[in-house]
Amino acid sequence: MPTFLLKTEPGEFSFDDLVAKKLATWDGVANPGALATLRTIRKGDELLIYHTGDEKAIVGIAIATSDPYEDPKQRGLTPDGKPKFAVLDVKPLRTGKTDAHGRVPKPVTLAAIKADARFKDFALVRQARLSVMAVPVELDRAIRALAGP
DNA sequence: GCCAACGTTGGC
DNA sequence: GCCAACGTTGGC
Repeated sequence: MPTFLLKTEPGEFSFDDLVAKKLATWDGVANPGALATLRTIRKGDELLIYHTGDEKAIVGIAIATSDPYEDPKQRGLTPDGKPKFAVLDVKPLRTGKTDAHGRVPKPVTLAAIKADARFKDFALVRQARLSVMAVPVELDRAIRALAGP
């Protein structure tokens, strides 16, 4: 089961907001590359949630509770007439690496990831502006090891 | 606050 | 279809 990384600006929607809501629709993805990756996510895939801005760290784990579907709030079309925007339902996921609400004990910072040679080709490092990306399995393992406990 | 790295838009 | 100008994102 593939893992993905989703970025969010915590001032707009934070992992704590997701914990409070228990279930949320992950919307607002507009970048075509990010949308293309989002459309490959399937129900049951695990999602590493990253806070941009001041935090710059992976702070929690979530799970897709739906396949991607057309954004009901933004029904734009691509030039070839297909829905442009897709969204996804997500909820926090408790794992052996998280607390009861899906938060990781030790947020994995961008600085730590950049300092680790294993991540040198990771999209988080290579493409700062990409907001949805696949996480190769070995990097997923490395991130979860860094996240503790 | 700045700016690099994109992405988008519109005139041609 | 190209590309210059402009806008946006996110790290620094």
